[in-house]
Amino acid sequence: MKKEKKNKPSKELPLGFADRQEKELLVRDFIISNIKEVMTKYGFQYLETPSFEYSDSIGKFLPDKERPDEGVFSFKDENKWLSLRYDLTAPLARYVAKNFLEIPKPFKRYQLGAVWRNEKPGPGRFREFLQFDADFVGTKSLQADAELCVMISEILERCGLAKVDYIIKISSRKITEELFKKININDNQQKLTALRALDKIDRLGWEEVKQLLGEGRKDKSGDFTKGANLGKQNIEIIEKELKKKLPDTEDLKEVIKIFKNYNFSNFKFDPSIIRGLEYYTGLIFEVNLKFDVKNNKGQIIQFGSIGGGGRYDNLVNNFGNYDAPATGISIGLDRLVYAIMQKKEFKLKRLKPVVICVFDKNFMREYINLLLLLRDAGISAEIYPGESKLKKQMEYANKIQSPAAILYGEDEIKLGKPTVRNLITGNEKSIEIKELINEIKKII
RNA sequence: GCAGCAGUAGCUCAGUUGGUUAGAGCACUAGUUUGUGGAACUAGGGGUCGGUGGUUCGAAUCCACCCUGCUGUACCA
Repeated sequence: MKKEKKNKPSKELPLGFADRQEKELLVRDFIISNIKEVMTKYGFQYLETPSFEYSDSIGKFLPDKERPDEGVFSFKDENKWLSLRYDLTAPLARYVAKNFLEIPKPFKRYQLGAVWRNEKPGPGRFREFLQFDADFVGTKSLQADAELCVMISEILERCGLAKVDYIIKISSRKITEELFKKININDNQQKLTALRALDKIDRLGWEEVKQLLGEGRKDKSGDFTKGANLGKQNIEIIEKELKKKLPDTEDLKEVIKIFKNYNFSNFKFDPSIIRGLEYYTGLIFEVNLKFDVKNNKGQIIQFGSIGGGGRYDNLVNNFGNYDAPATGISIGLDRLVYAIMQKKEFKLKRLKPVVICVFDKNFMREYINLLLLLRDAGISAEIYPGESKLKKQMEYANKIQSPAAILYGEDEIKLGKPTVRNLITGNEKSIEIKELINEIKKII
């Protein structure tokens, strides 16, 4: 006989979703406030678009046609399909196309928000995550691209990173394009596989990448990845060309010149960065952290880039006939938060409330008077939110890391002198009410 | 998706060649004399041993499948 199973609701989270606790949220808020300040300083508009869009608005016109309908959360509303946005760029393109006649040209906007991807999550990757995007729409000027790099580096440094902690890698799609033309690769599939292989140079090294350009490679776990099947000669040419490659395309020369004017030097030309496969059209860049990031077991994990961006001159155009060359940057905020939490010991402890202990409900009026006094002085305070013995109240105050407890029982009330217990040192002091604010301020 | 490893209490784990009512530490709850947290002591609650099916007199332990997690790899708008 089986016991009857009680159908309790599941306490598990859906795959790829996470609760976020205060410790993390405070760091996130800190980063976001830096982002907002810097973005305002750089003259970007703040924009918010809805979480849902019509599926065709964000799917159909995507340049990556390999899997246009996969990976998004969708449902049918009446008879139209809606999808949760999977990035902030597609909604931007839609917004620009919709409001093209009214908005300034060029249009500069930044946006912060969650995006959703319906796919199996990986290490440090979720199905719901926060992105920060900044874009210029409607300008071909490489001044815009340069500003994005300068701006993200200012944000990172404000968040506590030093120049040695990160690097902006730059390259241009034109380099690989020319290279493929030179060795006569025309098969699109082969091109894509080759691009993916080249993308991995810094992680795997040339030897392994050459395997991927050729027949394929086995990874650490023994899994085999098929390669691009290029001829040996062509592989040699690619290696030789890229190794000696200089940033000599027009766009790279130009943007490096602009960096110089900004006195910005924390970048590196790296022909191996590739980014989104069919998306970018010219200059591309990637923001990489240079310090080790560990998981909660203390193992160092492959963290890779926290974001990047580049020029996409055709996206907005897909919505209509507007010519809107654009460039943008996109940062994965959760990963940045995770990395920064490890890099710096953050002293972002939120001020916890002073706890006023409740001896007797009949004294509530006195307690509220003290409470208002403290709060009016801008001090976080609360009356113990429950009905328990004093011991429990002290345990509670300790648990929430309250700086001080105020004891105001019958004896104290008669004297009009509450007792302030410093919960860090354990010292107690009986003081006049008018001294209360000063006393608390001394503690916190 | 592919590969390797893992899944026993909220957390970290132990569990002998399959054998009574499955354990420890930490955490939690209640006490250790009436109004005092972080230490100590006492007592207590909590687990269909990831799930389902199978082998067996008997399964946390063996087998199969599935689920979940970690790490790598692939994909990534």
